[in-house]
Amino acid sequence: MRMSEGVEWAVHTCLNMTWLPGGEAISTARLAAFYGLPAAYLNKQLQALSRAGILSSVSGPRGGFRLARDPESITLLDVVVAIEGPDEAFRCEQLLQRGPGADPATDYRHSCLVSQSMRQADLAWRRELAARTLAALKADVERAHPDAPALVANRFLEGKR
Amino acid sequence: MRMSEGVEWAVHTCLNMTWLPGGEAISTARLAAFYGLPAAYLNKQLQALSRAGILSSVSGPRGGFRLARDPESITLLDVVVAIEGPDEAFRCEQLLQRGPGADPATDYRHSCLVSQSMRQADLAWRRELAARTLAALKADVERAHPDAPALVANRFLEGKR
DNA sequence: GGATACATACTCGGATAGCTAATGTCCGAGTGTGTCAGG
DNA sequence: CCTGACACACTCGGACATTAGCTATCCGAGTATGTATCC
Repeated sequence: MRMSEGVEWAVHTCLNMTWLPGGEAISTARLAAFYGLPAAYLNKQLQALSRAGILSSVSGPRGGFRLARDPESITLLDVVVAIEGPDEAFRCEQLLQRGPGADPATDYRHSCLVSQSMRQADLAWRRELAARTLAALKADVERAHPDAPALVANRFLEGKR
Repeated sequence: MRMSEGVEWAVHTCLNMTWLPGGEAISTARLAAFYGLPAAYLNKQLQALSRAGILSSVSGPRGGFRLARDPESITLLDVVVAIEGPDEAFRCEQLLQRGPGADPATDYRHSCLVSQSMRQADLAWRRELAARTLAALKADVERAHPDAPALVANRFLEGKR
């Protein structure tokens, strides 16, 4: 069980975006250059974030992406779901359906106690991620590294006409 | 992010084992037949459980697997870790190391706040799984389906000489 | 000088290869069982 | 009848194909910008 590397890229990229002037969009190429990432593949992740309503995209020159919502209303869960998809990690294949004494009419994804236990753990995981907003993360980073916002902003604005 | 299907097989199989007479081992073929699973592949999962000390294996005729510990001391986390491996889902690639202002001596897997948030969620997930023992699961199933233990035991003993 | 039409360059967006890891299968090493011969 | 050795069949264990999903890349559609031309 392994989470896509794109999640890490997406979270860090969204976080960096909170330190940029909100009005204008920033291109994939520039976002990718910040960490030396492959631009085309990062673009793929940003597309997913856009489809999820986390980012908004604008085409053409001076185009790119920007946060579509306030950082207060963007959680880590939102980002993870946007990249990884909504399905939970444990996918009940209804093994009980293939065993003896099975009832064809029963949906074992709900009634199976193993499935329930796994879902409970999954929910705990999601609860933690949902409790962590981009704004809170931003605030914590600024507390720990007060110079980070300026560093990020300067790096993005340099060479900009 | 998707958990291996082997986890579902492993949990249900271990659970079934709690309803069998503890003394003797039961072969992979018989365990697989219970749910119509491919025996060789299930064997692979049982090997992993054996390496993790959850099952003990015995070769030769009358051989097979049996629970190596009391169901009270086997948690869902133990089974998941045995199959999926000990690594957490989110693997920090230390993106910050490749950005501006990085300190080559810093281990960002610990200091990066994104990584910390992800780890916190992962720990919540593990906590839930660790709190769920095989014995508790067994008891809940017996409460909901009082005839399940006999059903399982009969199915496994039938055709046995 | 101002407005308009146009060419241009830049951006996202989805369609297309490459690669790692999970899935599924196979055969060999080891071992307890049952049998058969001998005493 | 009892003992011992032996052949056998059954089991785990790891090595070998196959498939699905993540990773990476490329090219086309669309658009705002800047320019040149015309009024």
